[in-house]
Amino acid sequence: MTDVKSKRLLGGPAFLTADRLHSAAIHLLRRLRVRDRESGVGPAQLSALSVLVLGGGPRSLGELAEAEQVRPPTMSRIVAGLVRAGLVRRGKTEDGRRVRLEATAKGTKILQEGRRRRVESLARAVSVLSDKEQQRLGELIDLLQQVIRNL
Amino acid sequence: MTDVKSKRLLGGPAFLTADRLHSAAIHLLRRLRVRDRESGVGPAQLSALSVLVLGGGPRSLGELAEAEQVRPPTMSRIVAGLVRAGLVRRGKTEDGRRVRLEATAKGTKILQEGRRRRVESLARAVSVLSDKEQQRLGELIDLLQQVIRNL
DNA sequence: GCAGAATTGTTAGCATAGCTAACTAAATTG
DNA sequence: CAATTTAGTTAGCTATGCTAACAATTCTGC
Repeated sequence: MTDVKSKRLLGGPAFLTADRLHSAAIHLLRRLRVRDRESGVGPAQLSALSVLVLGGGPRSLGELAEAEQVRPPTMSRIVAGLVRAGLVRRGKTEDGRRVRLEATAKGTKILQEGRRRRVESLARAVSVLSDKEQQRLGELIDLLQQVIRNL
Repeated sequence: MTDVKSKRLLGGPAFLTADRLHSAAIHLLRRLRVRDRESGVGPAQLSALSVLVLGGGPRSLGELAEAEQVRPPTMSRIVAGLVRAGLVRRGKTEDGRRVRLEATAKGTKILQEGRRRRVESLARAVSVLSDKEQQRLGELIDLLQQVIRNL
């Protein structure tokens, strides 16, 4: 039994850490989902909008779909909802097939308000921690981002 | 301007940390969702099933709904799907209004396999980190759990 | 003990979000 | 310039969320 790779993974420390992390992420988002609903914009729309507002400028639909890890038809409908709500504007590009998607002023405002609300609850929970713990938490997130890149 | 509490929260370090954490959690779960699909069981069903399997025994529908932060009609349909798939069994209780929901052997097996698959990818990503980093990650997840309790 | 209130769950109907398959339109290539 | 490739949309399925309205059961007050 020298199957170290798979065997160690299953019951090993990395597996246990992964399991706890997975569970924590689920519970975290489940709580924050409640605040999400106040914006009147669905979570997928809000997330796509955030790419346009915070991700540095306009994107094509395909780029948005990839950023959101979603298939083009799914993103097509998400964008349709955002356009219908007046949060995103479609524009033309040199390439007639591609669409240029850009947040409107209203979209930017709604996103920032929604983002503030969502993160507010979490920030309150974070600010209960001591300064030192908050700093350590910040470091955790660096590690977390590294893990996500490896995913 | 001595409104330290709310003003500091908005642009302050806790807010930034919360924002990064929120974003990281979203992206983490978005990646893992891909593995989830292999089980053929939807995410809400899988999550509800996990409460029955890992949460220590049978529950009523209302208890399940509360545990999953979902309204009773939603849980009613999730459970209907689980029963249809043979993963959960309904039983009677002394109180004729309540239902006793219990995972079947098949449900337990499916959940554990699904859980293994989901966490496997994450564990692989975690195991790329050095031993020291992994240890720190584990410690910092404790912090994360603390934050979630404060939510 | 029985009428009315409260509790538990389901059904119906609506919206969002995910997918694949099949289509249209535009650009690229041979 | 015909064939292929690329970008997006449309159609149709499933799953998940909600509220409103309903049914069944239990509890309460008299």
